Amino acid sequence: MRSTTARPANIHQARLLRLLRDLGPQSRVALGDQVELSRSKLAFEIERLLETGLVVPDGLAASRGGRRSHNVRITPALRFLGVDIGATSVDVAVTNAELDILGHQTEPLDVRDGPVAVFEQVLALVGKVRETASVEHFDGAGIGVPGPVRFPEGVPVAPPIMPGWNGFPVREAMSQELGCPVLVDNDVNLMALGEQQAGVARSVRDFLCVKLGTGIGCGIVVGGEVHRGVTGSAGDIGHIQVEPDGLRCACGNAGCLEAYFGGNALARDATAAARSGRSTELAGRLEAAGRLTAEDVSAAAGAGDAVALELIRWGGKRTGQVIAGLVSFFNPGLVVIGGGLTGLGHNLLASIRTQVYRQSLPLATGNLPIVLGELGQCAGVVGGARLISDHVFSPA
Amino acid sequence: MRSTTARPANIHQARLLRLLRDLGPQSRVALGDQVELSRSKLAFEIERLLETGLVVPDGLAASRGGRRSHNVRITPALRFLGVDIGATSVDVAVTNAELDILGHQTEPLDVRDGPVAVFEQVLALVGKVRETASVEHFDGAGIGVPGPVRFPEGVPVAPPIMPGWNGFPVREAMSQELGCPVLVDNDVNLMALGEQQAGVARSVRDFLCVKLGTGIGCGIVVGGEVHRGVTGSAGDIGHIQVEPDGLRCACGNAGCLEAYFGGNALARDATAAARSGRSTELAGRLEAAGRLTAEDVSAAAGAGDAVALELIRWGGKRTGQVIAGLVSFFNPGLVVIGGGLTGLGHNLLASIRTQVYRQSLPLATGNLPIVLGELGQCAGVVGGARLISDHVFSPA
DNA sequence: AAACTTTCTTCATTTGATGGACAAAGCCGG
DNA sequence: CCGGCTTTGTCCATCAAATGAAGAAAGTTT
Repeated sequence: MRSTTARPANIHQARLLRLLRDLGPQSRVALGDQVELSRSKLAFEIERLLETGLVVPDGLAASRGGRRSHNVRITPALRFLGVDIGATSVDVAVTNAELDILGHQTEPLDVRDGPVAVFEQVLALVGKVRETASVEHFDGAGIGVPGPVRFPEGVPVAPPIMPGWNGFPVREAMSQELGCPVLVDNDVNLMALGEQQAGVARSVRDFLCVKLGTGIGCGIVVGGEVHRGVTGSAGDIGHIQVEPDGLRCACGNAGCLEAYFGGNALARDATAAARSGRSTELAGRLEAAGRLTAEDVSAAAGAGDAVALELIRWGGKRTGQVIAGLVSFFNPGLVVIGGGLTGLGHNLLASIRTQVYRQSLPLATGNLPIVLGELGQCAGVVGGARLISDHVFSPA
Repeated sequence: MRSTTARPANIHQARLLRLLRDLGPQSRVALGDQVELSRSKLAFEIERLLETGLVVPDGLAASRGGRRSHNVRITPALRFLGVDIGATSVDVAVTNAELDILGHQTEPLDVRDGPVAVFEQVLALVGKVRETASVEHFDGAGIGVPGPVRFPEGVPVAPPIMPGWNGFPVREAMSQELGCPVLVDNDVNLMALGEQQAGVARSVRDFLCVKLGTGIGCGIVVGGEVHRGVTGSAGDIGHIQVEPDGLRCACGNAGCLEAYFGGNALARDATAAARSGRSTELAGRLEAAGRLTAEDVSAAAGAGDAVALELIRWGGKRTGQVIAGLVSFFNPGLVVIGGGLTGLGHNLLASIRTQVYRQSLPLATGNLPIVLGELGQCAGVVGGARLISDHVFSPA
């Protein structure tokens, strides 16, 4: 059992650690090109990092026409844990200090079982991943939950789809259990961080990350930093109105986006289409499985079912309506689409794009990529690792 | 003619200048309470500021039981210019370094006359205010225009309501003309800065500032900083859709907020109500003036005209619909309502509030004040002065 | 092997910032 | 009016941070 992980002593060391995390093993000179420090100072700080063990030598680099440089890297012993608790599933992954995934586990879960049962399950899964990746000790964990979080305390607040979680001290409990620093955040924020770290949003400073799953949420990154809002509920776009006096929503209002699209709405509409006989394809699948999910709609669409295709197109259109508004408002440099429903395929993305480009202002959409996330299911766990590594790689 | 204004030599001096700007004359010790500097260092930096003339002695403060302190203040000779060009009017004001308004002029203007004609008029007005406030030289100017701006260059881009302005080098031209540093920004951003500086948003770090005028826009402040978006069009909420397949909008789309509310829509609806005979009150005013404006609607509502009241209520409701979405998305700590249409009175605000509180998530609205701006017509010019003073009070 | 490059280390020096000592200036009670 | 107390302003020795230059170490090229 190791004692608590060493921490950088100052902002320079923190900066260097993050560079080594993002760029991999580097020579001192290469690092010097990234930071505004004299070579002496740089060498000194690296010496300190070597002393604390946070950084280790990593052999010699190829010569560039002179003396070969001694590379350094973050100690490969570091292990971060990323946990992405969704409404219906959980992902757990271990990473090294460079945020490469060393082990990944996923399994179904019902967040409505409440925090105690869920954490029992999560901890079991953590145990499994720990075993397969032969990890003893975590140096930090980033945990995502499908609802608003008071970030500084790491406590969910008034989560609509997570009854029983309100006020549950997730951060404290997990920190105790895992014996390492823990940060808790909304799952969409972690997804955004993941795509920023290792996905499609690298080097973009202002972007939106829309997660289409059981619910619909949006991570907001401003100037490279996640914007969480004053109560931690920023990005909760599932209940933005898309149709005045429209369909009744579970939240009590009418016309919310989630009343029209998202995992729940899609299952509802698909089931209705199957029952009404409008889609024999879906009816067959309903017969077979007892209930329909987004995967059934996806498969039906793939099989050419017109109703399923129409459901996807309309869902994309409704989503596009909301995103169009957000794009006009926020003027991002990129919109990332992720979450379970991206399994619905290209039709969904095309439909979203069409609606956004049609409806937002030309200046805001002129050079606006709307793309699928690169990391898929891993975005959340990578984001979790990124979140806690930012924390661990900051002065104590 | 003075040479160019001195600038602070480092961030400490910049910090001190901004403190003196916001807090007024202060003693060294009082300043020391606000910054994390030793008394020696603080005294040293103030000495430097005194030497450059940016700061001057300001007499003795009352004793607090010991030696009386020597106050200092920013040199009262400094003069900032704030210019707020709206679609139909322009405001010009001179301030001192503490951003108190020393002179204010306003007059009607048609931004569609194009940049050359408009600037002729603006410069004439600047001349007038310069005369009445007996100012010779400006130390900086902040200029707001009613459309998106590429902020670093100070150039309007693709402004829908400002034909002929696209690419016009406002910053460069005005800097030349005025002989001082100039920054150009969207008018709603200046309004937000104004309310943050001297209005209702003091000490709020995340807020929205919705401007209801001829058009409708929204200033976004994140972490105390204005968010302008990647192309400078952030906050352009006038063309967010409030009604799918709704009224045709001038922008080419359908169902935009500005098709339902804003100065133009209101005048249109009021005229229609007058012509159709639904409102004799409005008909009378139309007869008298030849055309109707927001003021007529306001007056009619004040006189108890039911149709006018209804127009206001519906406008507020439409606006509230959009704001509700933004609140869910952005989770601000405050929403400020400003702009010419706030003259419509309390009914408008009440209507907006009702809609937002009804439609946004409880967590986001739970403790969310929605209030009128404090500065009214002056918000823009104060924001302009604030913008440029931030620039002047930053290291060269 | 000589000349040139690139990398790493050392060190004297400069610059930045601190905190303590003390003087100046005010209050208050006797 | 005088001595004790408090607050403010200034001075200065000292500590800490960062730098740039010099030179040693380790390669490559000709």
